[in-house]
Amino acid sequence: MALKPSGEMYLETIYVLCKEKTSVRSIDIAEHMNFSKPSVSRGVGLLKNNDYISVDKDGYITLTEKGLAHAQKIYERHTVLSKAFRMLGVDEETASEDACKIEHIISDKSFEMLKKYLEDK
Amino acid sequence: MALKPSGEMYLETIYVLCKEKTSVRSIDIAEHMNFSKPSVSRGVGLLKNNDYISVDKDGYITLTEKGLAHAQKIYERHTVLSKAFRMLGVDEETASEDACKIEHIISDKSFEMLKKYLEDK
DNA sequence: ATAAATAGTTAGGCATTGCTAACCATAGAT
DNA sequence: ATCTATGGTTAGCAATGCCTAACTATTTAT
Repeated sequence: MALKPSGEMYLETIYVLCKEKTSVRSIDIAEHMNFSKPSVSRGVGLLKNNDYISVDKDGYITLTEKGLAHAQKIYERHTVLSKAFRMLGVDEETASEDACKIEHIISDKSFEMLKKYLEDK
Repeated sequence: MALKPSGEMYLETIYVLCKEKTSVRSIDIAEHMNFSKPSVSRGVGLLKNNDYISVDKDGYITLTEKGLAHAQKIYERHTVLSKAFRMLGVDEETASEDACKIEHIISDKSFEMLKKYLEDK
């Protein structure tokens, strides 16, 4: 099953937390996203069932190869979209919020064109 | 109650159909959006209950002042976003599809900055 | 050893938004 | 006059994705 926007957000959060901390558990995700524990529990369960992450017996989460690839893709979309809005003069917070919403729904085609456009700048 | 993405899509469709045809009914919306009649029936009912449209006894739909203002706002977002993607080299269809998704979720701030950027071009 | 804090799960709810099945009402055709 | 086509509604289902309440299990502190 393909990842839905919600699953992509959990995955991206795990990716970001992995870069910031030495270990990542569900509770860290819940605090970072400001979501309830049950919501995160289900989200993490879905990622695990679809082989995007591994969860060890103590609840420590690591990205699988597949999960890392997808997380990097979404993260790149976030950074490129954020940068685009920042270049238009949008404040950091708004740029990031809008990037968060758009990163899951923009087509590959449009994203690649935007990315190319910004590279030539 | 504020309009959700779905409601905005119905409203925008009504606006477009009003420009194309002399009259607009639910069935026209259903055909244009490729949605079922019951889905449109509910969507139209919500717009009516929230004073975005008026529906006469024969089912003919007109935008209220409030509805027109909101429809124009969304329509402008659609055209500006489409144009932005087209300028990046995205094909017409993809540009329009992505505009459709983004027009409901982008912040006013980011949209205004994008619009201003394109005006100076 | 027991109490409390921490982490996670289960169960169930609610909003949004699409669908089908089945029905009602009106209007046009034979 | 009756049949049929057209337009619309009602009822109920499904997916997505958040929530609270309440439970379990483990670990820490007294």
